[in-house]
Amino acid sequence: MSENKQDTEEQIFEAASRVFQRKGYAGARMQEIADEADINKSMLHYYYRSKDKLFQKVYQREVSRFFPVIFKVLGSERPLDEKLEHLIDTYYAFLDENPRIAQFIIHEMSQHPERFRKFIREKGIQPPERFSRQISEEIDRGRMKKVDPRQLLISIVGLILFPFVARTMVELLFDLDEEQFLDFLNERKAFLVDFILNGINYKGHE
Amino acid sequence: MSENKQDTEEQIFEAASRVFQRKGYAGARMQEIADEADINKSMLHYYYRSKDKLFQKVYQREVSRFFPVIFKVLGSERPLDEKLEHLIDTYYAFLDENPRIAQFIIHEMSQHPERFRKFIREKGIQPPERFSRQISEEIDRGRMKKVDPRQLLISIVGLILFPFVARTMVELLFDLDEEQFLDFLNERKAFLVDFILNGINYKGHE
DNA sequence: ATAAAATTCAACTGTTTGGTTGAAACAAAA
DNA sequence: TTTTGTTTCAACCAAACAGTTGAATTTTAT
Repeated sequence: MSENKQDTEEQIFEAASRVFQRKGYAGARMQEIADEADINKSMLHYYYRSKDKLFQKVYQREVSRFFPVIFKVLGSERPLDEKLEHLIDTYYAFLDENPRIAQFIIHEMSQHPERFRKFIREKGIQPPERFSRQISEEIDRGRMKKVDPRQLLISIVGLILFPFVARTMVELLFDLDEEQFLDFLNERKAFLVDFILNGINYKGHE
Repeated sequence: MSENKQDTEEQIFEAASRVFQRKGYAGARMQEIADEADINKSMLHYYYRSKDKLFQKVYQREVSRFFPVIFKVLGSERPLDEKLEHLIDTYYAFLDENPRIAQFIIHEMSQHPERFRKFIREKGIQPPERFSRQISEEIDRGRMKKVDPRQLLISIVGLILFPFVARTMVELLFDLDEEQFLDFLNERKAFLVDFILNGINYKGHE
């Protein structure tokens, strides 16, 4: 009962998380998860009753990890340029550790929009109002162009996520090996801060 | 033999294309394809010998449609601002007709990178050199900021594709129905031209 | 008219896969 | 010690699924 139980249960969960993120729900096999966890397949059903239940727990956890990372930073009190830099650093660090999470969520989200809707409602996940307010303020004070905060939010998130989501495409089109791809990502951080702040004509607050 | 043959074969192909794009390879069912094509399942194997062969033909066609749309425009002779506007118009029109193609390609590409590599080599698909040259020229003439053309290319493509790839996310986070989402996309066209040209500090050529 | 190809359909096969079972070994708590 | 929970394993079952077959019907070419 004691520690072995938690260990095994967690071991299964983490293995399932990796396999589901690699293959998606339809492509994942219970046997592959068992192999990845280095346990017998019976244990999967012993702890989680079905593939679907196991998947939902994994999915729910990943969704709850994915969005707060963005929204917490965007909802903070910092000035826009600092906030952007902080977001890019934080999100890149997170995505380096979880390189498949974005693609996983995007794919499963579009397979089962109702489930996604349910989860974000339950968890109360939503873009921070403070971000929109901040954008409006900056516009009013003449510190940046007039833009729709939603367009800006989607652009920022898209610019950050896209290389992770379309990694294979980037690697093959530019003929990059893994190391060169990581260099590309690192260079991208500075590029993005500059590109986005210029894009909205941000003037800071001297 | 004549026209019925081609009709049915094409009917199967188009149905398969839709189902594979909706569900992905692993999630697609041969029966669902047959139903969608409104023919008997036997016909699938009569024309295409296996699920895998049918999929590969669909995949190959979609890949050959997807990339040239971007690369042809980017490789044209126009000035940068016109080119960008033209790209956004062209690509949005294409994506309106094929709303799932980006996600489909991205997902299957990362499931089988070798296959993707093989296809783009055979088809000779690669980002147009003329685009890189043009960027270098514009930088040399002081018409824009110094940027890595690759970073710019990925940014442009990412900004365009992301709302399609993550459509469910956009709709649910901003609470948009289908019509409102289409409005969002339409507003995005003007936003993007402006955002990108500002992002690289483009000064035109008066 | 005749032959050849296209199409339909139901029924079938073989494989993959999710899920179950039961017995045996082990560990830990009571 | 007794009891309860954990773990392993091989074998198994039932459902889903890809793929096949063969006979009957229709369409098209010659």
